[in-house]
Amino acid sequence: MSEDKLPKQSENFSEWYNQLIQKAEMADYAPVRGCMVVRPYGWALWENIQKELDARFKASGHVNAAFPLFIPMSFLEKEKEHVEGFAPELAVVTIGGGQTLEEPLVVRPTSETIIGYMYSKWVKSYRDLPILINQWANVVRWEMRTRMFLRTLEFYWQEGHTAHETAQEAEEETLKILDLYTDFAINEAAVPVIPGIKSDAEKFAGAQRSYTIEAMMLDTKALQSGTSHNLGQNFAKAFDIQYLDRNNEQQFAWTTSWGLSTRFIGAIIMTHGDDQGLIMPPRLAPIQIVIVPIFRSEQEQEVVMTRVKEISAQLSQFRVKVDDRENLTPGFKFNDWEMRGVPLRIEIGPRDVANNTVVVAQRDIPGKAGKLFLSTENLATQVEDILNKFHDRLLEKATNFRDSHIFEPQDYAEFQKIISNGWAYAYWCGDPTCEDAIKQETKATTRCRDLYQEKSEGKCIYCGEPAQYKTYFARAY
RNA sequence: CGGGGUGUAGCGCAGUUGGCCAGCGCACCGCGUUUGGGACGCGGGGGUCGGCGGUUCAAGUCCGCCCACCCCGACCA
Repeated sequence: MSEDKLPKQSENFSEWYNQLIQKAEMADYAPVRGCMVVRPYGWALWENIQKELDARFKASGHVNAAFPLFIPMSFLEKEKEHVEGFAPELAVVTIGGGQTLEEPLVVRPTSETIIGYMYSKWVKSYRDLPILINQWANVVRWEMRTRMFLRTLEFYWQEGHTAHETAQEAEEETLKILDLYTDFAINEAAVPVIPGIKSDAEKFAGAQRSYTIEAMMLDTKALQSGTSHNLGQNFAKAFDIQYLDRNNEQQFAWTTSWGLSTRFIGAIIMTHGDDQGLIMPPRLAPIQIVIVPIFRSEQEQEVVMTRVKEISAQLSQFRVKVDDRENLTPGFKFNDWEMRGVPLRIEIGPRDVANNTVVVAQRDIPGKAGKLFLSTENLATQVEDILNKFHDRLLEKATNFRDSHIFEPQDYAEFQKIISNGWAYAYWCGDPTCEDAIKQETKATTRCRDLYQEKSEGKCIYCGEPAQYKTYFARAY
């Protein structure tokens, strides 16, 4: 609703991001430091993300449940790496109902512990496995530096927690979910992600192996956009999740956990947005089509609005918004909805009514070049096709951007040079010492080793020792 | 938690060496004219000047302390 222009991405990407979120009414700052209010337009996007993911979870045999917000402090302490990883960022409740609590309660930063406790009660036999449960929840992590959607004290996510009979099943589950996330990111959000495995230093606290989908933002920084962890038997041992196997012997279960959060909204914003504002991927867009009626007189208004209603009814399979605000000019509305990233805008004026046509403007192609003049006949079919092509263009554009900013430096000097303007795909020997040195010297961390990479012979970009795999290095959010 | 910065209307800001009634733009409300790429006129509403204390005849302005937020580092989905 503001006339103020956004900063350009190229001038100040960070300000562009912050201001856009406010102006587009995605979220607002809450009175508590580091907390955000997700406004209806932002939440609608999250709901569409939820809908798509939830359908995929259910189709692959998972069910939803809800576990408590409060976790006894002692639970966190049962898994050594887990507590070490999370202790610095816990919010702890020590008083309830005016009384000091006997045992402090942690506001969940993630739910492996309390769910592990429950699973130990529920699992007795190999017949009780697998357990495939997901929950949609909010969690709290007391972060030092926060940013809207990317890192807030409280955020919303889904966390899946599964328990299995064998190590192999757990690994299969972990990879199945990684694949599910990848499919969602690419086919719903048009965010090209790289699925891969995390280094030991970057893996989840308490996990045996962590997998990730990594996305490149338009400032070339990396964003970890979803994670899937194979927890091995770490949590099963900490919480005593045991079952009698087919040979009547006690075994520890194998567990996994995986999550995707409202951070993904940040990924969408920073993957597709431009100087004009947001560009919503059509399959997740809260509003897919906005109709802007144009008229001068009351007589014209009546004729135009009648047609607008007809068109709106024709397009009922899409998420359509009619902008009938009377105090604003069409020009203002055009800019307003472009800033909010609505994929298609349909303009209907007296001329269109007379000709049985509509003007369709496509958000990702600026100016007149993106305008289509369509017959009102079979409009829904035409629009469906246009939205599918829109998705394909977004994906292609984002993929091209990413690929043109991934470099394969031949030596460390080159590595240092390119890392401020892209990712490095380079051999790494696997030694955490090299990883840490690179981080200290360049601020770049290992993002992942892509999943299906073949072994090859090379030299570590840092120490020059033999290395078998290349790893993505980047500065990350 | 270290370094830097900012607090005056919803947002962005001005306010001189302390001085009369705390102002401007945008947004908001009313009326009228407008409306195919960010309209205009007229009229209006909205403030314990971040908080507490001090100096002074007089503090948005000077001094002290505190608080909050933002940016840069260490930590992170």
